[in-house]
Amino acid sequence: MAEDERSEEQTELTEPTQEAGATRLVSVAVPVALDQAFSYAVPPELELPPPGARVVVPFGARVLIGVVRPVAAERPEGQLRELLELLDPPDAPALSEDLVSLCEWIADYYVAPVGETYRLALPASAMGVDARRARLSDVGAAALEAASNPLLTGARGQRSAEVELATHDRRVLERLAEAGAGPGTKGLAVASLSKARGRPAIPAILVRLSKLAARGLVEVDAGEAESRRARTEVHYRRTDRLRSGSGDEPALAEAVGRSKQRRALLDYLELQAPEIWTSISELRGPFPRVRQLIKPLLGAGLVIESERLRELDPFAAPALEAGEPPRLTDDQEAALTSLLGALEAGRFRGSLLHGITGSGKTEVYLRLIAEVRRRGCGAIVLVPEIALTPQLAERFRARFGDEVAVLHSGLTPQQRLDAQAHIRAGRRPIVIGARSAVFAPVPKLRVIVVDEEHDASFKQDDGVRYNARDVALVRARSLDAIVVLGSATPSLESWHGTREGRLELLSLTVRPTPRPLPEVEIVNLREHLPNRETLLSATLRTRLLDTVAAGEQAIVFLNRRGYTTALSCQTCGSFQQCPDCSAPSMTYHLGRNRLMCHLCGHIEGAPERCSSCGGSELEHGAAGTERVEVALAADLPGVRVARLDRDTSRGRALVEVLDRFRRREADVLIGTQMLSKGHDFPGVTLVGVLRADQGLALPDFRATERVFQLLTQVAGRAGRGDRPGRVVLQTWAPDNVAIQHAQRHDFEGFAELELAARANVGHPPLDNPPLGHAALIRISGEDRAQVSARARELGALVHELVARVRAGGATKVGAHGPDDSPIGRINRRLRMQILVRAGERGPMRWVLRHLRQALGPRGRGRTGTVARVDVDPYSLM
DNA sequence: AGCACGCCGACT
DNA sequence: GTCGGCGTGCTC
Repeated sequence: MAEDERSEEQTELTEPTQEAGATRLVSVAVPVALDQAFSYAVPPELELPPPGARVVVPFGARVLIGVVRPVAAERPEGQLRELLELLDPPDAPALSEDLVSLCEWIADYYVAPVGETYRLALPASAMGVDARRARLSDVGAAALEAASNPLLTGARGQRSAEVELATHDRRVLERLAEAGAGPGTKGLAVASLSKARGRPAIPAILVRLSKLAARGLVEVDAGEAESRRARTEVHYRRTDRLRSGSGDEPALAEAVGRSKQRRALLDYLELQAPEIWTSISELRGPFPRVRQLIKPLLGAGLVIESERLRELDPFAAPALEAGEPPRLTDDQEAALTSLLGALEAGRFRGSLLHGITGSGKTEVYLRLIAEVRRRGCGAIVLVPEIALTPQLAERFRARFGDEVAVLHSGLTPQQRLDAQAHIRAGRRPIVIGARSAVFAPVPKLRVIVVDEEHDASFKQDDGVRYNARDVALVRARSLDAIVVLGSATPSLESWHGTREGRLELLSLTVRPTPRPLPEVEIVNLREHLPNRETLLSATLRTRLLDTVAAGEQAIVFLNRRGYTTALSCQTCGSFQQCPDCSAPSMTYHLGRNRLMCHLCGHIEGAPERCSSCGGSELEHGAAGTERVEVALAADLPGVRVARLDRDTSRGRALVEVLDRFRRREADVLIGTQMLSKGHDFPGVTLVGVLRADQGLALPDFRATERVFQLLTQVAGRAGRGDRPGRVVLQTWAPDNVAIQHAQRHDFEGFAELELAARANVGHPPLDNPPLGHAALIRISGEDRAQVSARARELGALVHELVARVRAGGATKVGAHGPDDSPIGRINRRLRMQILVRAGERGPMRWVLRHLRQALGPRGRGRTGTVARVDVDPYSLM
């Protein structure tokens, strides 16, 4: 990726300046998937909100929460509507300047609607669905009464009669009254008001409600963003007045009174460090009646109170004992020195920390971040899947304690909002999380670490298709912060970046605890046929038995879930196929006796007979983890086998399987690539890969790279304890470069060969990433004729645009397609694609910009087809 | 993407 | 006679 080129293309950001006296306009990003700008007028009674501030806007018949953009607003051709409310104080917008420009950059670079990109940067509940509550005001209640009872006389009736109610307005008030949302009540959720069960819909109810609120007939509370704000509670702090032990003891005794409890409470607070606020919930433990006890102390000015953010997860287990940080190896020392120098320089720098498994990359991150903290600044650590690396989070918690916020997928919306507030307030200056943590509002952000930077999960695969690794580089550049990309098997993007001098290369080549790299043995399956049931070659079987006999553990890796792939008919040869997808995506699961489609999730009972000819002999296809588990248990008596894949292990079950294995309650763990990610199993000395060549045949230029990474990562699981490790790679393609170089632990050799293989290939011959740039345009829909017509139409446009840039002198640009996607159908949707490649980013961007206009605001054709652009695609499937 | 409007079948 | 099916079009 050309990180340095990108910054030059940063969108020109203009202040939303307005001529005095003219209507004040702002451009607002609204949370809808519309690739379009929306401008609003700022009514005279509202202050001009700054970029990044959240505003409530009318949008069609809806009311949405949007974010003010840092671009000049254009006057719309149609009607101009006004902002309804400001949700953030003008001096404290929800998004800081750097995040605002990051969102703008993402929208531009990834061809994504701005509304969607802003949504990435805010907790779900801070933007989006409006769940405000409405209630009748006194005036509204009176008006309704008068309207429904025209004969009513008297002062109240007459005053109300002045209020004219349109039919639909009246229905709104009636419905509120029926729901018990009268004056002074909590009110009725606006959403349920518009969707009253079995009642005719009221046209434009949300806008209507806003107008009624403006007339004072109803009250609408400040909105979800306010009602669901981060949780706070009362905190107390001892003042300097009359400290105990001073000469003021008599005066103090008088102020405190005779209550021993009250004196104890005061002493408790006095024991805290001077600047520390103690929460009421902490005090409730020792002093259940703290509220009463503390009143006189507050009155006497001995204690002050303040409403502050409530502590995050108060029941979390205390962090591990920090212990003495390990001594650094020379490599670690050199890497750290280089990073500290970059930090000190205060300029952007990206570094690739290439360290073999077990070489102590994490310790380098920890030391670097310790220095960041010493300077009072903050850091973000991105990891592939937080649920899979609790160990990493624990190491940070052990070193930095409560300064760490862990953002993981298991957080409730409220917890997410709370965490966000703590981060923004600077109370959690270190943030660890998956992809989306790159948007964490860390103040004074100086370092972003992307651990396992080659991992595919940094690329979001739906919605806004951003790559958090690249976004990290862009964000850091705008802040003059530094980025550390860490991996044992760097992406070729990063490797290429170091060769071009855009990234600094830092290598860790030795392990802190001297231990040789595992010996990797290749078993050629052509010569040593594997057992049909267990898929084990004789060699691997012997090694497994030896390992278990020696009281050690083994991991067996097979990148295919389920029992077997689809059942095929022995009579007519046809496969049981998923009705909604193409490709042999159906997998048989023995445990549930079901066929499951791994592409769309379709499930059906396993058939007794072939669905096309009725034949009763159905043959199983290739074996998956489930079948191997069963076969291994039968073949290796006395060996305890456990299995880890998406079917056995979701959420807590995953942790349980891992813990059981770590406690040595199983000897052999069979699993899919979930096994390859950063787990440490001290007892494992043998890793077997049943089909090392699996994945090499995929029609994707990254296939070889992925296999190399996977094999190297899996092999890294062997011998992490004090015992040396051994790896057995079974393969039908023993000469493949990925397998050969994985055997020799030779990343650099692999990278050089693979980069060379990416130069000038395909049709037309062009450089594949990272040497060149690619974008994929995918067209999908349910109707074949329509999908293919749209694909041809867009294909013609793309080819024409490409021809135009070529005519302009950019020769290294080309497009291919439309073709059927390798997976031609998923979930009943047909998929076609056009691949654009370019040697330089500029021409590519020009093509995409013009294509974007042609796609229109929705990417949607008239005919139920959807076209999406995937910039820097990770997978071409 | 929502959401409303609009124009055709089975029901209180 | 209405409730509600989802086709089409709009959202500053």
